[in-house]
Amino acid sequence: MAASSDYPADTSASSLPEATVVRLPVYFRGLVELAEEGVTTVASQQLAELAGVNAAKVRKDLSYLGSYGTRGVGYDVGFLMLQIGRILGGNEPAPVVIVGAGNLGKALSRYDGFGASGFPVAAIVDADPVVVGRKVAGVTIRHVDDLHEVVGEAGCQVGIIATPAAAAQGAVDRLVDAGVRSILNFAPTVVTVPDDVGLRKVDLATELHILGYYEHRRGANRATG
Amino acid sequence: MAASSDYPADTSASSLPEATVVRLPVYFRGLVELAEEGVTTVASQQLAELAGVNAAKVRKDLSYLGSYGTRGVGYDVGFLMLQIGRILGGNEPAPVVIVGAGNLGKALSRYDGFGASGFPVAAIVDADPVVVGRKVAGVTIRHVDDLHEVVGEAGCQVGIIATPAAAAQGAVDRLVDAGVRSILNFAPTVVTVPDDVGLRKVDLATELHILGYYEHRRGANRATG
DNA sequence: TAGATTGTTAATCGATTAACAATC
DNA sequence: TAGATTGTTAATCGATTAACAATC
Repeated sequence: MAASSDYPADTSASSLPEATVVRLPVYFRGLVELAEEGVTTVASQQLAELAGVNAAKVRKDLSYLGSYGTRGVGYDVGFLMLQIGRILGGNEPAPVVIVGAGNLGKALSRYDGFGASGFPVAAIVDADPVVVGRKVAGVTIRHVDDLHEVVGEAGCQVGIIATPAAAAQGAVDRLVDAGVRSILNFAPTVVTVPDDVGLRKVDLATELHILGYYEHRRGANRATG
Repeated sequence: MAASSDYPADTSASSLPEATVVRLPVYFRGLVELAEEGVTTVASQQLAELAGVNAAKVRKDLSYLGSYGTRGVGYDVGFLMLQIGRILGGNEPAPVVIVGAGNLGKALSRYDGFGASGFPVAAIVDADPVVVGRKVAGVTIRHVDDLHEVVGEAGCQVGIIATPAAAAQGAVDRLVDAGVRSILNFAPTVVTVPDDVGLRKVDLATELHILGYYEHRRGANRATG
């Protein structure tokens, strides 16, 4: 279990608790806000309020990264940003591939938000030979059959599904095969991925259906309570 | 605690475990697949494979809905679809409002996928007076200052943030105030919502950063293991 | 009946939280 | 020192899982 990388191994190579990983970006955002205001030190209580959690959770989460706080004082904002930033991918850009060059696919390709978050759209693929070769936002559309190759060339780590529902599962299978680590599915269907550790997936259709449950329950509560 | 609705109260008014609610749409999708193939009965083991979980979890989850299975036989596909569908919002359309009528906002408005999932785009708002009054996909753009009113009129239950990063938190605050139950944030920033029960939020920026963690860790594992 | 499969129990695991000793 | 705040402990809670009695 000897570490060979050039920074402490425990925080990057070993697993942080899943629930902690999910909250790190939220802390990061709060720290960015503080840094913009010129604040240099933050207590767990303050950071907790910014993140919408309680202080005990903040301290517990941060303790997994190491003992970076100072008792009686708090945490150094800049240093903590550096540590969390390093853990969350080292701030290196993680290229994105978009599957499907219809209206949505093209719009997402042109959307600056991904690039601004450090996730540039590096590739677009489509099944229609007619659109293959065209350019969208400076990126040439390739054929979906070449997805594995395209992902390898561009080093894509995120796949975005912007296909019709019927093509979504096939696109997911190819993305998984090609080695992406995260999938965002816009198609109006739920797709499944192998039960591999670390592959993260968000189905818009699932999110929307879960909402349906809450809305339904709220209605029932109104009716009965 | 007497129920006054016209179906058994326990499954709709009382809370199902959060983890179960998250899986219900996945089961639903598997059942749809089976129904399309003409299959009328399914065992927990089969449904588990379709959903990518284990059979014990399927049985436990379904047991919260009631004793709808038959020992030695399995579950009736159609009946189970009906029950889960009813719990997940009763299959009634849940209108969506899009905040921001830029390239992304317009593309999402035109995207058929939301409507196909039962979540039609019912309203679009923007801060720019120049675009207010224009139509996108049959929906007239309204001013963001009228968001509360717009949400009330259209009965919007989902808000989609398609604004620049700087405007995202303000849009979220207004959506929460207006009473939507779910927020999907495309802006390249993390936003916070009050810690109310049931309000569901997905930050694309957070999802992408979490991916960064997994990718980073995978790199570390490759290097050290 | 014999075989199959559910529904439930109980053990286990991971996440949350309050409390407080350590310590700046 | 006195006050403040971390880092950690231990209790609690919810979710997962294997096992199996119930029963079709």
